[in-house]
Amino acid sequence: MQQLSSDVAGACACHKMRQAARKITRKYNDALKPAGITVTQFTILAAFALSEGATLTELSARLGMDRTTLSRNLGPLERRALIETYENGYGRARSARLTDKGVTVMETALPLWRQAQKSLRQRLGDEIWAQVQTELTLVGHLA
Amino acid sequence: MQQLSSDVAGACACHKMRQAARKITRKYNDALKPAGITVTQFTILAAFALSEGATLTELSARLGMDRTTLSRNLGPLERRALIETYENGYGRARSARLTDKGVTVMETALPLWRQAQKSLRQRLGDEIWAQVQTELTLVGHLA
DNA sequence: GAGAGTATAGTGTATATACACGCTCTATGA
DNA sequence: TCATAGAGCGTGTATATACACTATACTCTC
Repeated sequence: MQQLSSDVAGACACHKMRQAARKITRKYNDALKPAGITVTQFTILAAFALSEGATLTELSARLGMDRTTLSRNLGPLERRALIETYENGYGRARSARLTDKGVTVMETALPLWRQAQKSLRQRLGDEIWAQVQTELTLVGHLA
Repeated sequence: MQQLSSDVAGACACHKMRQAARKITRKYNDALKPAGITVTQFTILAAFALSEGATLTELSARLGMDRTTLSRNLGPLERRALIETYENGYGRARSARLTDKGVTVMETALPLWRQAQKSLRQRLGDEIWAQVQTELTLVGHLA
């Protein structure tokens, strides 16, 4: 196990990415608390608002998330009546749309999200912020 | 909701980070499959192997993970007898150490992890890889 | 020695994630 | 018409994550 001296914790790209994601997620979730949603839910609501009519499979691909994960994540949103799902014409295809309540929640959430973005950007500095955005987009587009 | 035209999905740093983390995690988990552990478990095993005697609270801070998350993540490892926990002298402090079986699993996992690192590095290119590592470390050190 | 305060860990609950598997609808060709 | 293949979705199961709350152990002060 001397091989471990190569410092897995310090070198593992996956660990670093997950750690960073956890930290940032905590910040965003905290910021969004007054709106009563998590950042995951915020992202999903925004995605459905922007892509009216997209099927679950399409949207899961766009979000870089397993289809079944998206499906499961709709549960809390539907239980709270922030979205409603509907069949989408072809085969078993389904989609979702925001309810009035969902729109209201998003209107509350948007300024909170902006503040969270601004805060993180200030902490990182404009240059690092831009680099991080660029590189995450790159990584996100990996097959 | 026109405000949404500011493209939340494309601009949200948290979403991008989580998306990238999901993708990379899937790759690493797939690579580690022959060893029978996930990348989270790999990280935890490595951390305990490198920090014999560290308490759960200490290690959770080092891993950038909630203390209760680490506690819960020990469950599967302990059930499979890859680690064993023990009281650590002071108060309720507890720690964990790898069992022989745990060491064996790590010896299987290490080359698989190296391959996953190498593969990701090749996909990104050395320069981007280095930048990503640097910036994730930076983000990881945010308060 | 009793009580207050601090440090550490565990538990209840809810969301997030994804693989393996099964179900249903549609189109297509024998 | 029927069988089959493909597309899309849901379910079973397991891990990952963290907040709120609870429980325990030690220390310090009176």
